[in-house]
Amino acid sequence: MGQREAKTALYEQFARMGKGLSNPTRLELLDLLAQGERSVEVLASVAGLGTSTASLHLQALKSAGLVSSRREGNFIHYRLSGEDVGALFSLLRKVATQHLAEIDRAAEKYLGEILNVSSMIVGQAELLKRIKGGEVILLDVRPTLEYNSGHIPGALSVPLDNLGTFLKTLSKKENVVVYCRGAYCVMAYDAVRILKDSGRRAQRLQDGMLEWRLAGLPVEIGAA
Amino acid sequence: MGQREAKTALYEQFARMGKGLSNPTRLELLDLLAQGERSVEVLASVAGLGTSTASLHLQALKSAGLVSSRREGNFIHYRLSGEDVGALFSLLRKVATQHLAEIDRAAEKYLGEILNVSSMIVGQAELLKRIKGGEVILLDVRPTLEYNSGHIPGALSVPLDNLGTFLKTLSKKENVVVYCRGAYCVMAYDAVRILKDSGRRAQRLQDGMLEWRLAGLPVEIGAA
DNA sequence: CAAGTATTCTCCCGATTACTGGAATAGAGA
DNA sequence: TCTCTATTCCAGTAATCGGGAGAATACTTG
Repeated sequence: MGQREAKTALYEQFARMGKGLSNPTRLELLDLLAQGERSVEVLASVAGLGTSTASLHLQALKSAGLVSSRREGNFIHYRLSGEDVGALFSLLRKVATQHLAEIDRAAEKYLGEILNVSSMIVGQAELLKRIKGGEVILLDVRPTLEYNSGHIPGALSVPLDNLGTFLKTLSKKENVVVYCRGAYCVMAYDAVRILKDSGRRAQRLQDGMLEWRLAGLPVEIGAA
Repeated sequence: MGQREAKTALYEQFARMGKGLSNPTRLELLDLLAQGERSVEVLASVAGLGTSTASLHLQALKSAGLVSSRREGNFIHYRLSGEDVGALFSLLRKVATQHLAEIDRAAEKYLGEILNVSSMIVGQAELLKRIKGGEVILLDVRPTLEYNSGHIPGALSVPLDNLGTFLKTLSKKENVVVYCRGAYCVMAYDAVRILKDSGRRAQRLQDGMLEWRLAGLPVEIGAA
């Protein structure tokens, strides 16, 4: 094989993975899968897709090497192919936030404001210490299923829908820190807004579960 | 703005960057730009493209936030938007090599054999010491222009085309290590083959200039 | 073991978007 | 004005997207 063809073939392979990352719906699916294994049906309903559409995108992701699947009875469970896929996804979002905001006003509107929302930037060891010491309450606002498949030690599971109820039992004096799927998960932003509207001191954890896990930090599994 | 729309808008922004990485031609251009600034004309000729095609792809990369441009007289020079873009590109190739080879025979043919070519895997500090001590000769087989814009300290510039001539002045007893643009640059493979055919002991440096620079290792600039 | 159910995949379509190469155009400098 | 570089315009071709209907698969039940 000539040098030219070998080179082209290589770039084509790499582009296959790029194609997997080139569609917003597929990125949303990846975001969900970064929280753990899911069946096609669940993914479709959470992302608001038809099953055939979800199935198609999942197959696209699979042939891009980004996800793998496993059959269990009627269900087919998809999951990320590896930790490195999560790392790639995370880096893509970080680089996009960095550089797209610079060149495009519309992008700045979405990406830029994320960077400007007050967020908890203390070190992770320090955070764990403060939770233990009762100085802050850490809320995981993801769905219960995702909380159970892995959360930050000491975090309380309060899905966004239950936040209103939870507020009634929460002293106004508590320092609250909220996190969800990843650095760009909008649920934490909503939660912080709701908490602040109710007069609490609330902050968003700068990163989410994805980045926490990628950093190799301790993860607690199962219900509280 | 509703939660759903905000989420969609975010994924759309991230997908813009994914689109930049979804085409083999664009990846080749990124690979070239990772070695330094280049004009449209040079990029087109090296990648074997028409200028209009190259221009179009470069604009796609620009609107994806991956590259920036600068005018100098008649020429417009493109460059990566930042170090992190190089890191993203590098990680994409690493993850693709890892996972695509597993699912596809055709991909394995190209990606898998790369992993199996004998390569120098000593630590970088150790490599620099051996070069200084004269135990190995390190060859940079990229075009002279790229060598001048940054190379590993102690490396000799021997563009692939000049390798035949260089061989005549090279003792058969030397240990030779070769590198080029990045871990997947085919020039180093060709060079190792040529060296071995001539009876030398030759290895490929596992990574190339891109990864070396990303690792924050010392870089020498200018002609030897 | 046959029928029924649930889940996912395949195949079809129309609409949209992406890619390429050639020709015309814009912009900078001599 | 003339030259050189890069961009834009404009085909034609190819690929992708999203949705719906039916097929395929594997459990479950009688």
